[in-house]
Amino acid sequence: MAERGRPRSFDRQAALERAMDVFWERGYQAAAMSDLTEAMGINSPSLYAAFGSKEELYREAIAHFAATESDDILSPLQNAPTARAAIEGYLMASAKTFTRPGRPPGCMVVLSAVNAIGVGDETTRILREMRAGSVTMIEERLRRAIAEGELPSSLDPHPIASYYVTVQQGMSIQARDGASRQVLEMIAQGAMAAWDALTIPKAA
Amino acid sequence: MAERGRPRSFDRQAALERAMDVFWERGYQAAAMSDLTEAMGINSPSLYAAFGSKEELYREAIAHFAATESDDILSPLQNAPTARAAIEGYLMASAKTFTRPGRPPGCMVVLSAVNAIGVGDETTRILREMRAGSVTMIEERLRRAIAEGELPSSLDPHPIASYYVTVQQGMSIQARDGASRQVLEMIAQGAMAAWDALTIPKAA
DNA sequence: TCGATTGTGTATCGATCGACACATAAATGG
DNA sequence: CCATTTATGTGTCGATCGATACACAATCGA
Repeated sequence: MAERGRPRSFDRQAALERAMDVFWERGYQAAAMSDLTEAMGINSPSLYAAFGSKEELYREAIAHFAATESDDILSPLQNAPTARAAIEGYLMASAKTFTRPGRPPGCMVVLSAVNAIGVGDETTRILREMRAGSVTMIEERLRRAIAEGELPSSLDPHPIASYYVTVQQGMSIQARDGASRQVLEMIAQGAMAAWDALTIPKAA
Repeated sequence: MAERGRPRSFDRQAALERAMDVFWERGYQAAAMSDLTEAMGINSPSLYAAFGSKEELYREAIAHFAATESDDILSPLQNAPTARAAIEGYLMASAKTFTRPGRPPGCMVVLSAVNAIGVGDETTRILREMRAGSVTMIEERLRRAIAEGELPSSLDPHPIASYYVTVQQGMSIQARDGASRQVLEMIAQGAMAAWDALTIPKAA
């Protein structure tokens, strides 16, 4: 059962995290192989032996991002007691994680391949599905709230979910422009100001 | 007064517009000189003679963008009769211009240099000022509304302006992911749902 | 100990990047 | 006409891109 051949001399997971930081900060295209190998502390052939190619490394990096950073943002959607608290928690957690000291500002899934040039079609599809997945998760939380009687059954969850995800994606841009956690939290509160108007059935 | 030397054989303004399209669609880095010269219908030395460098061409392109596309978005802020109509018009105009057929989706100022790598510091500063300029313009419109008695004087314009600009920047991301004008308009309406809660002084 | 297998470091590949040298073409003023 | 000035097209520059060839090192099973 033991591994054959010469053992790898570096920590694959640690190297992946360093690569994630580079992709996160610079974006896919601007992250040169030399940037990656320098940050990972390995030579180019070791990178290719362990990860296959720059694009495969990038895919592993966004998967690792989703499993760590992204999870912090989405967990309020599952755990908060009400739909309103869930979405507020989602935005407030975004404000926090988008401005973590020592980490690139904003969301890697949103910012690291905006123009989708140079990255393969399959990777582009994965990124789009991850972004669309946030909308789906919020929709489901809203549907649950409808089923539980918190929100009226006449509500259409989709536009509400799209709206809040749009705000959250805009917060990534703001974070890149230097917005602090406090500023992002103010923006999140601004977005939550729409809650009652969006969820209480109109007389019209 | 006539021009000396051999006259330029191409329309400089038309070439600039083609270059703008390339930068807008692909982003600054991914726009290769070969992409630009092909779209502009000229050879590399002609580009350098007329525009100086890739980055100077890019600066002219974003200036041209601001003078045309961007103006369509910001004009409601000046012309609408009320602050609410101004901001609603700003978002609705964004929904329209972000999905114009035959043009790249979303806003060039927001999308074409997200990671700000490879582009010079001065150009980065210009882009950030353009983005921040939207916040300032909305703030001023809100202040005008306060002065005119439309909005209460206790209102703080800055967080409201930041909030709406954040929504608009998120709409650029949504447009890049294929959102239609109708979807973006729904999102804009979602953002406007916060208006009363943001502008009517709270009892608290 | 030895063949098989796998990882590492050096050095470099062809392709492409942004930018330009140079000779020529096309306009001007005199 | 000619000297000057500016633009164009061909060709190519050094640098860097992502990706490997190759020889050697380090582990395995037998």
